[in-house]
Amino acid sequence: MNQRKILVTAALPYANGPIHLGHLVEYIQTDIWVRFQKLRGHNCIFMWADDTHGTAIMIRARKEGRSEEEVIAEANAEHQRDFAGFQIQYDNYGSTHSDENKQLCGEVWQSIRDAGLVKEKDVDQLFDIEQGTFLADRFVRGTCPECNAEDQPGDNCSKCGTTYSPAELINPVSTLSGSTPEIRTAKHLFIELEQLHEFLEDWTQTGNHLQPEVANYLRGHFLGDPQSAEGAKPLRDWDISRPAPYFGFEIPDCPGNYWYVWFDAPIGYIASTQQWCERNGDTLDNWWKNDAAEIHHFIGKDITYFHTLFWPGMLKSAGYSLPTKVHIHGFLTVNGEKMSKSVGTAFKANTYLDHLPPAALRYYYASKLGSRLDDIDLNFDEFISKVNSDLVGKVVNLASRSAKFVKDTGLSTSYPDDGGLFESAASAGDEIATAYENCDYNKAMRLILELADKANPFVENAEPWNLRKDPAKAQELQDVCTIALNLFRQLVIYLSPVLPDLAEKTGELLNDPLLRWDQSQTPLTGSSVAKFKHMMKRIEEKDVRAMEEASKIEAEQESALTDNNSEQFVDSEQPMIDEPMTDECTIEDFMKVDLRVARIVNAEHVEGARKLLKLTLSLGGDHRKQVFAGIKAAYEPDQLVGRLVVMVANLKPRQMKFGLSEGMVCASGPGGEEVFLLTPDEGSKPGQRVH
RNA sequence: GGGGCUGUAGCUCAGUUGGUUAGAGCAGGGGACUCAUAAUCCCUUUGUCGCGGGUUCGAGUCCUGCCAGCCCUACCA
Repeated sequence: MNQRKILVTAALPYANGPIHLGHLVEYIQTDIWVRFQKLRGHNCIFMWADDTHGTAIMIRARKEGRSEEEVIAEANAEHQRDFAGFQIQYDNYGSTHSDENKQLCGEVWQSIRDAGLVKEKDVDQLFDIEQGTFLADRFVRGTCPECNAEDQPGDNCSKCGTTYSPAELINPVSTLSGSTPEIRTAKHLFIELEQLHEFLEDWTQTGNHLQPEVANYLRGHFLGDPQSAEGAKPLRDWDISRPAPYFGFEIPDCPGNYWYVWFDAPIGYIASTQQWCERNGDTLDNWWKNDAAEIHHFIGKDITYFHTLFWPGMLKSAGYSLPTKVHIHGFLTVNGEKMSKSVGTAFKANTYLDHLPPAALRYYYASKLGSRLDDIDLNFDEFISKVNSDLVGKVVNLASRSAKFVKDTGLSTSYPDDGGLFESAASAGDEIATAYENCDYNKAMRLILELADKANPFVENAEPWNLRKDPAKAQELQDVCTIALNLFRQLVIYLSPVLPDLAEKTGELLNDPLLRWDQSQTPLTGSSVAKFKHMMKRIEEKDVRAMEEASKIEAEQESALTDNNSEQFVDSEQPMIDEPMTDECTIEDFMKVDLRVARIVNAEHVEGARKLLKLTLSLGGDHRKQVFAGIKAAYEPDQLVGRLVVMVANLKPRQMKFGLSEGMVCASGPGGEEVFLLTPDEGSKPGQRVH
């Protein structure tokens, strides 16, 4: 077999947050593919890194009062800890905030400049004056200019679906500071992608670099179809720079401006390779400028655009190899629903590992992943039954039901007649390998489990538990177990990209490490057999529930911390229970009550009164009202003077112990310290009636 | 609004270039076994292949319209 040179990447985890089970779909998918290639004997390296630049990191560092470097160093350590926990093996883990990356970005940039692809344009963008920074769309909210829905995101309206620029929002508010941003004009650099149109049309539509639906998507949405009546659509210019302040690399020939994070992030793939090369005495050109080396990217469908248009364009301009293939996967849903941080279904890697084994998730994902972009669903009932039934019940069961019978004798010295079972399973290897190669892991798992379904009946019919009762049948017993253990070993080799842990334990059991795919083609004989130990635990429902519970609690704690402007309004029902709705009234009834805006012009304690404050309210001009209000426990007189309130102005005056009260001040709350005065919005004037 | 993908048994999905009575696993029902982590083995029930048209000797498969779901719609990670 020809040894291939294969460089693999997964999307770079963003250094602003923990890894959750959604991310792991991709990382496990990638790891399985890399392990598979290595098992097949290919020269495969997995180059990975943290994505560290951009506004989000900058803002977070500011909020936490520390440097960006500290934030990303912490994230890096956490990420690598989680990956180790899930047995994800990479050959280098770098950072986009590295010297190598800065250097490479400069080189790529220069070649794009030289190719005449860069131009300057002025861009109007909202600027947060308090924070001193330009605002990306997602940091702005405001009223939709189309339908007037309030509190909408900066790029499109969730009510009417209109898309707009944040500068068009009515009453825009910065979510960073709560202040009102202003529009400022700044110079931005753009890459004229359209100049590469023909190249991108060709690269995306031919050569099998992309899944067919992705190629269609790009043509339908961005490139247009040169053969169709509409013809090709021009590609828009790509805004590649951000003015200071920005956490990233400053553009050498454009001081005060930084590369947009999506420029330097994919170059991080190359920078990570650079680090690996330096450590291993290899050269970058050997991998990135070599037709004999394959380059495979694994990404989620959300970042398709960047990896299939910008990235090939950048590589092409800079003279690097183009991706052999971009493997794109769908998202993870949990019990059929979109993952949600607030509901607690965005399970963190760490939380999962506190309660459940990594192998279970690796297998479950493998059994669901196909080569297409469909979302996959994590359903815990299915998860439990699949892992237990397939892995423990069928696969591991083969070893646990036969190994102990040959603990003292070891495997037979020659492989007995098994009716062709081993041979047919060996020849299924090619089809399984093809499925792995094509990322059809669900097909691979199905094929492997079919083999397990043939192996168990063999043991059933051979009845080793009866053979061992008759000393005369010792050889037959050894032969049966030799067959069972070889079929088991074969399955484990096929499964080893998914279940490296099981492969290792099987190697120990049979005294023969499993390192190469072709070990599945030859039976193992004469080997000693170690004492059988549990290789995999059944998943128990209580552990899953405990994990779900833990995640829910984490989510609640987090939302308690950051819940200032969240979209969910979950209010207690208690007030309505305490004071149920009164009987219906007519508008005439309501109009009898003359509510007025009033200004508190004086407030003082009343000697001898436990609850009351004496307020003097102005309704404008000379109109003054004296009111005794039961708000002493909640307000200090000083705080009240000058503020506007709502009062019942035509209430029949009432003689109280301390004087005449000529109205009421409106407030809510049960009383005592919990009294809350109503405040009219800014702009209202004393004397105005409330309708 | 535009676009992409999906819709096959209760659940998760296979169904190759259109070709006999549409398949698997799980779940359900019945039985067997007891070596094995209440694991295993045998037998077994279930389908207007989203809906309506069309092409064809023949359509789950091709074309078309509709319905439903998911996703994308670029300066968002």
